[in-house]
Amino acid sequence: MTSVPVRAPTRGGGGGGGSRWCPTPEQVMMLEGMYRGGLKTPTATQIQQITARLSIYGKIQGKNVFYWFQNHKARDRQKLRKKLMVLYQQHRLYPTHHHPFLPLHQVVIIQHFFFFL
Amino acid sequence: MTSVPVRAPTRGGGGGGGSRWCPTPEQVMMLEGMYRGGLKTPTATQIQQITARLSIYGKIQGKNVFYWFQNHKARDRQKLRKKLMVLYQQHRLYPTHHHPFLPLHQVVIIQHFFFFL
DNA sequence: GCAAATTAATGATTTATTCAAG
DNA sequence: CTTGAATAAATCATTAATTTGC
Repeated sequence: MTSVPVRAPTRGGGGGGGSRWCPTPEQVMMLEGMYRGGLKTPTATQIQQITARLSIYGKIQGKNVFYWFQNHKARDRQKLRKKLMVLYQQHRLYPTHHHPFLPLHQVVIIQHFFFFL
Repeated sequence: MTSVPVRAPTRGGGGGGGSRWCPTPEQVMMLEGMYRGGLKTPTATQIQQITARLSIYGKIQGKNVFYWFQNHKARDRQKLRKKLMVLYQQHRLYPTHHHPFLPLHQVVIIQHFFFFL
């Protein structure tokens, strides 16, 4: 685990500190609103527009918007995955290796059955 | 309003004993216990054993046990499906036709994306 | 309270899918 | 590609729960 920080933060702006972007509350609210509105992976054009609009509230760059959506979507999916795991365990469903999270008709049926009567 | 809800037993009616199985509370409790214990699709042998054990509490046939597990599992899945639908809508995920209820990495990505920076 | 009417729950059937063998 | 076994999904039909008017 000897990770070397490949990305030196000095690129963005000189001044002694690779100080990372710190979104203002307005910016966060706007971004979350767009995300809840269904925008998960904005295109380059959308990112430019968003950056322009949000720059009213404070310093912001396109890459900040890009990373924000990347991270937000990833963390959102993490949460969803956890909820799904809980649901599957509650229902005692058994996902396959091939479909790690996929239940219903694709679930592994453990026991087979003989009709008799 | 004008409906005459008399549904003719076109099928199955048969001879006088056209009454369906009505499980006793003990039988229901036992069956639910086994289901919660993980038994979803009992084998023919298991059905026979279960039928024998539950016949102490009242009249019961193998087919009743078989149908009970079939129905219980199906309706359990229905509930799960509804919960999944809610989750997907909350997260604005879009299931495919092939994987009607399956999210995460198999979900359809609607918008494509260009890396830019 | 009480039954008729309506709705919800669930037992029983039928139909469609999936999967494997040939 | 066809076929048969297994079973999931959809549907039908009956019973129980609930509502409603008296």
